[in-house]
Formats: sequence, structure tokens, C-alpha cells
Amino acid sequence: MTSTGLFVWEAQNLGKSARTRARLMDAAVQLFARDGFEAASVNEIARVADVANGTFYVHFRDKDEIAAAVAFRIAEGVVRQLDDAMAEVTDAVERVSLGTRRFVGLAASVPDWGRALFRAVWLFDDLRSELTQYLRADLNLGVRQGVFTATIDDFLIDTFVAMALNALFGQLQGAFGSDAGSRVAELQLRMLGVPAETARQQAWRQIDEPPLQLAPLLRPAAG
Amino acid sequence: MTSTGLFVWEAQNLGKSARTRARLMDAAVQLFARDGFEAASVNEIARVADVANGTFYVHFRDKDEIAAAVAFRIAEGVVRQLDDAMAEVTDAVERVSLGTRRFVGLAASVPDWGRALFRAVWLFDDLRSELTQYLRADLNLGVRQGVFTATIDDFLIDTFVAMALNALFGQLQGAFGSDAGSRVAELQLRMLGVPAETARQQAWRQIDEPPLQLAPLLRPAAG
Amino acid sequence: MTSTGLFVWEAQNLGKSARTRARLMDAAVQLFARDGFEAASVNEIARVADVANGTFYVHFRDKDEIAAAVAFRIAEGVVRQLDDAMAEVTDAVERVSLGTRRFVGLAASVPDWGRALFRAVWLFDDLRSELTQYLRADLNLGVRQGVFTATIDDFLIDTFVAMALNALFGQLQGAFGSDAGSRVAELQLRMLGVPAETARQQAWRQIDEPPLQLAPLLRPAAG
Amino acid sequence: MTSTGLFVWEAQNLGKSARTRARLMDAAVQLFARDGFEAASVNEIARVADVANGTFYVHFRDKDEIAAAVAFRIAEGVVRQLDDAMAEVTDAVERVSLGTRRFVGLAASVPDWGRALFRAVWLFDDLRSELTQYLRADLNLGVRQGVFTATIDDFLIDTFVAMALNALFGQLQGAFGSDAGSRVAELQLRMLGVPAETARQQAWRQIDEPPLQLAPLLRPAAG
DNA sequence: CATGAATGAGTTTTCATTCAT
DNA sequence: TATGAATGAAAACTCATTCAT
Repeated sequence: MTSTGLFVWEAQNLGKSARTRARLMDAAVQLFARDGFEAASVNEIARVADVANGTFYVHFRDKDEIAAAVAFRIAEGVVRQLDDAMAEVTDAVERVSLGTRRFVGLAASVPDWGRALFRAVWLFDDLRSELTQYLRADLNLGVRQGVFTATIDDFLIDTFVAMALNALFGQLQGAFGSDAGSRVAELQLRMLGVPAETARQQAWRQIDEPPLQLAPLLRPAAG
Repeated sequence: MTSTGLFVWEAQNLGKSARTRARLMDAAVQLFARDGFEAASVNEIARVADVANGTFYVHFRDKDEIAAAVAFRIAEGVVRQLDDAMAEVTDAVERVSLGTRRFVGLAASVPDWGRALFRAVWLFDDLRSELTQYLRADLNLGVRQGVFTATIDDFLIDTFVAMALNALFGQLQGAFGSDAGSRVAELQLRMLGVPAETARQQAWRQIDEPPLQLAPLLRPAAG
Repeated sequence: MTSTGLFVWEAQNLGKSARTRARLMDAAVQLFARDGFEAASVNEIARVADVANGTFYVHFRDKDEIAAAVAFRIAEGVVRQLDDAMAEVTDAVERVSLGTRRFVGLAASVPDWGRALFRAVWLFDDLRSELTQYLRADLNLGVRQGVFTATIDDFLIDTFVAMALNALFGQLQGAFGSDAGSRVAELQLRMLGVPAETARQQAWRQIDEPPLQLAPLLRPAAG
Repeated sequence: MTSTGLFVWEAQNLGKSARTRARLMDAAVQLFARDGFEAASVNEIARVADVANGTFYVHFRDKDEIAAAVAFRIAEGVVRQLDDAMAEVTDAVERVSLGTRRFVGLAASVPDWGRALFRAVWLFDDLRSELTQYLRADLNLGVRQGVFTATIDDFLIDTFVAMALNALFGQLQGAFGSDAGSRVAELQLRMLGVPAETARQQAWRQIDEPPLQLAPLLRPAAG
């Protein structure tokens, strides 16, 4: 799985060009996660992807372009899966809590993607809106449902994302255990005005659904 | 002030070597803030400091070392000033609120230092403990005073710092206005279990004391 | 006409392969003229010709080969047209003057070809003899007619060509006006020993015939 | 001489930095002459100069800058020497003839510099004016002296230069013998309106003065 | 014939670091 | 201490050319 890479897995039935592109994207995810965006070199990406360095430029203009491609593909997948998994949930408190917990759960599934996503959020502003479109809706829903008393605006959204990313990153680093998602979700709910006890219950109750899966994200048709 | 640099100002009565070192640190702060750590080059730091590039290595082993030196000096100053300013404050809610607001207010005072600090927190783990030692004490104080109901541990501290840094960074980027400190402080207090109305009042009440000043930070002995 | 290219126009009734080859040659002329030989890349030539880059190598061994092909086709056309247009002219002074003026007039007609020709002359030695075969004959004719007193040899021919190319290039660059042909022709005649007044009259008299046309050059069989 | 290079010879008493710079300029002249400007790579220049490739950028911003530096130093030297050698000559016919002959004679002295100069004239427009300032004055002088009947303007100057460069280049290529200077000078004089016989005599008469020397050009103080 | 992805050597340029002065 | 020229590894990117389809 680590050796093959999820993009390649997704592209296995596509043309040769798409597979090479996927190999490069898998390699980029891996290196961005390991070394960071700046430190990852195009030559190294090509080396890991097992193609000639010139081949990189057949598929991407530069490092920025592959980073954006990777980030948006990941974000797209994450958002879709979160949305799908919560289609039936109508309670704003539950939606917000589940969203954060599942998002942070990403860390446990595919560290590389988690790290890449973490870095990409700081790099691409568009990505934030991509990721927060549903969050915003859920927060507003909570206000209408009378359960959230905080003012919903960009500042709140940003703070929310910062908290979730912090939990995600800490878990990736091994600083926090696998309950990081629940912990941050509880704090977020308290912050929004949810009573402490409700917040605790919602944030820690057992999730029956399977955890976030990344591979299917990319091929919903096959999923 | 901007042109001279705060480290040089601090070192003005010291020996020539110390002044050269200070010039390099001022230049480093400036460039780390403007270009980021990776993009700032040693040659450029030396150029801005108006010394030969070789001189850099007389004072610092490498770029990491000057980054650490700069970050810890800034952090040290920030912490001391925060502590000094709150010597008389005994209420935990007030201490936490003031601490965050003053810390974020740094952005308005010296953007370069704010940015350098922001970046450095991600780079040096030690810096976090340096910055959070008083915060931890205040949070525990609040628990003892019965005003905070959240569990005080590393996770909470980290979340706290993430929220404050997010507000700081957003203000530096111009995304948030000058009330970012109050906004984040209010959210933090709610999160800790402070009643919404109290949180609002504490986070937004007028601060009479002068805003954070960086120069004195560095020369308390001489001040 | 500009968009289609003259080689393609010429090859429109030939097979598909010939038309592809012609498209490549048109693209090459255009790019050699715009960017120079070194800067024009094979990939770009193929792109402009709207064929795959691999297709280039079906028709030409390398960049040198297409450059040579293009240059000789242009030179061949130029020489033939000059010759045709002067079939009736028997006076050496008139032939030399007309030849230079028409040759330089190329600049006004098809700048791309002018530039390509200009560059090619420096690249391919053979091209010079191709271009100067008739000139040599006319100069010798003038000597026999007793109107030229200079020694006719390679050095003179080369100087002649250098003067004409200089006028051509200057006109292409916009440094000289449309009278560059007449000006250089007058100087050449003086140099050959033609009395100043005669030189002036011959070089500046109205030319009734149509200016050099490039399209017919390439399809004399079809014309 | 070839191995040491004239710029290095000139800089032998200067500082280390100046000598390295001179080594790079000598290497550049050599490679521009051998391969042309485009084909000469910065790495190759550094290699020939026997310095690390990074050292190139300590002294020049890019290839353009070293090319300009080299060309203008050569042109400056050539112009000064031509001017010095003709200080006593007052007859315009003689001045023009001598100027061309000496200029072309450069080829015989230092082929590398001749070639570099030849290429540079096409590259840098400023260089043309640098080189032609005295020529223009001499041509105008000839008109005032009543010996030149042609109109003196930019077109004539350019034609003049083209003729001289053609002779220079041909001699460098081995196409013409060492009399190329005299031959072109004779043609130029005829072109200007000088009687054929006078032109022949002036262009071919023995020159007693030593031929153009490049080394002293660069250190007139030491010459 | 035509395609176009893939190649890899080669180019320009940057930059942390060393070292003789 | 301070200098600053010199270093050379490594980065981003280009491009003529090949080859399987």
C-alpha cells in the first residue's frame, strides 16, 4: 500500500500517461509529508516515482503545480467522504463533532496524506474554502437549531480549522494518542456554547461507521 | 528603530563582537519574517547585517543556530514581559485573557518578530515549553479557583497555543482586524468553561496598560 | 497566407506525408526567423506545425537537416525568380542593380523568409554559391561589357553579398527604410567602377515589374 | 599566450579577484570565438578558466554580462589603438584606408578576439557606435576635404562596417589571405568616390607602423 | 506514417560553507 | 575577529532524441 501508492492504485486501469502522473503524485505526497514542500526536490520526486527527471515536466509545470494537484485531490476526497458519511445526520452538534473526529482520524489511516494535507492548507488558500464549505453550513445549522451561541464567521472557521489541524498534526507526530479527535471535538463544542456534558458525550460516543478510508475516495464509481 | 534593529539597540553598550552578533540577529529576524527560514540565505543575512558573509560563521555554526538564538531571545523577552505586566493580576480568567491578548498584540507592534516567532514555534519544540510555562500555571490556577472546568494537560495547552498563533498569523496577514486577540481570548475562555457572558466581558474590556513593547524586553537589566 | 505557410500552400496537392513535411518546414521558418536557429526547439517546431514531436524525426534527421532543407528551398526559389525576372535584361549594370534591389525587396514581402535566409547564409556555405552563381556571371558580363573595372573574384562576391545582406537585415530590423535596396545597389555600382551619376540613375529608377513573390517560387511547375 | 590569455596578462599585477575575473574573461573570449555565444556554457567558461562554476557568478551576473564586459573591453582597446596610431594622419582618404586595414589586421594578431568582436557587433548595438565614432568623423572629414562624394549617414556607416567585418571574418576563416584588409579598403574608397587609381594606391601602399597589437591596448600606461 | 510519453544529459543558477589573508 | 573570494553540491528546468504503440 505504501509502496504502490493510492493515486497509482486509482489509476491502475487508466492509460500509461495517467499511471505515470499518478506515480509522480504518490511520490510527491510521500516526500512533501516526509521533508516538507520546500525540502522536497523535483529530482527526488522523479527518483522516488522511478521515472526520469525530465518526465516530471511532461506532467507538471513545476513543484507548485504538483503540490496543488495533490492537495486538491486529497481535499476533494476527504470532503466527499465526510459528506457521504454524514448524509443521514441532521443534528448540528453531531455533524460538527463527527466531522472533526473523522477528519482527524485521517491521521491514523494515511499519515503521508495527513501531513501533505496539513502543509497544503498553509500553502493554498483555495484549499481552506474547499475543506470548510460543509463546516460552515453545519455551524450555521447549529445556530438555527439554537445549539451554538458563538458568532459564525471567517475568524471562527479559521480557529476551528487551526484546532483540528493541531490535533491532526500532534497525532501524526505521536504527541497525542488516537483520542485526539475526540478531545478537540469536545473543546470545539464547548467553545461553540454546547453544555459541557453534552459536548463530552457527543465527542466521545462510539462511532460505529468504519473510519475514513482514502482509497475509495478517489474512485467513488468503483466504491 | 526599524532600521537599527532591536538586538543592536540592546547591544549598543556592549563590545564590538556582541554588536556584530546583534546585527546578524536583527537581519535574520527581518529575513526569516519576510522570506521564511528556508528562503532566507546566509549571504543575504550577512549582506543586510552589513558584514562579510564569512563573519556569519564567526558567530553562528549555521542557519539553524542563528534561528534558534533569535527565536529563544524573542520568546524569552515575550514571556518575561507578559509575566511582568501581570504581576498584580491574581484572577486566572483575567490572566489567561490578558496573556493571549497581549501575545497576539505582538503582531501589531513588530510584525517581523511576530512572524519569526510564528515560524519558530513550529521549528523548535523547546520554544513551546518556554512560551507556555506561565500559561500552564495560569490554567491550573483557574482550575483551583474553580473557574475552569476543562482538563489541563499538554493537549489543551497545544490547542491553546494553536488558537493564539492562528489569530496572530491571521492578523499579520491582514485577514483579521486588530480585535483578533479579543476574539480568540473569548473563544478560549468559553472553551475552558467560563460562562459566555463573563468570557465576553473579560476578553473585550479595555486594557489600560501599554501594549507589548519589545525593546525593553531585551534589556531588563539596563532598563 | 501567413497562417497557412508557403510550403504548405505549395504542397496542398501532394500526399499527406509531403504536407506534414511542409507544415514542419513552415513552422521552422517561422521559428528560426523569430527566435534564431539555436533558440528554436524541435518540440516547438512540431507544436507550431501541429504535429506530434516524434513526427519531426520521421521527416528530418535533426534540426540541422530541416534548417538546411528550408534554406535551400528558399534560396532555390529566390534565385529562380530573380533569374526569370531578368531573362530579358542584357545590360550588366541593370542586371546587378535589379538583382540586388529585388533580393533586398524580399524583406518587405516575407520577413520570416528574409530572416531565415539571412541566418542560413552564415550557417551553410553551399548556400552562398547557390545564391551567387548568377551574380558572378553578371559581374563577369559587366567586365566584358567594359562597365565594371573591379576584379571579379570570391572576395568581391562575398563583399557584395555582405552589403546586400546588411541592407536586407537592416530593413528587416526597421533600421533602414524601404529604399535600402536602392541605396546599397548604388554603392555597389560605384564600387564596381560605374560612374556616380549612372549608378544613381540605375539604382533608383522605377521598377515596373511586380516585386519578388515567394509563393510562385516554390511551385513553378504548377504556375 | 593562448594559454595565459590577454586579460590575465593585463591583470597580473592586480588583486586575486581581478585575476580570477580576467581568467574568466579570457576563457569567455576563447569559447565565444570557438563555439559562439549561444553554444558556450557558463560551466564550460568556468572549467576553461579553471575555477569552480559558482565562482563565475561571483564576478558576473550571467553570460550576457561577461559577453558585454569582454566585447566592450576589446572594442575600447581597438578604438584607442586605432586612434593613437592615426594621430598624425590628416588626410581623410588615408585615415579611412588605414583604419579599415588595421582593424582587419586584428584578425591576424588574435583570432579569438577577432571572432569575439565579430559576434559581439551583432549582439550589442552600443558596440557599433563605440566602434564607428571615429569612422564617422573621418568620413565627414573626407566630404569636407572634397574627396568623398557619397552621402555620409547611418546606412553608409553600417555598410562600411559590414564590409570590414566580412573581410575580417573571411580572413579568420582562412577564406581570404592577409591582403583582405587592403582589398576591402580599396573597394570602400571606390564606393566613396575616390578615383580608382588613388584608391588602389592608398589601400595597398606599405604600412611602416607595427600592426595592431592587442596586449598593450589594455594597459596603455604600461605600454 | 504518426503519435506523444519518456528519457537523461546538459544548462543556468543558488547557496551554505571554508579558508587564506 | 573580520574579511570576501572561492568552492562545489544541488536545485530547477530544457530539449534533442528514442521508441513502443
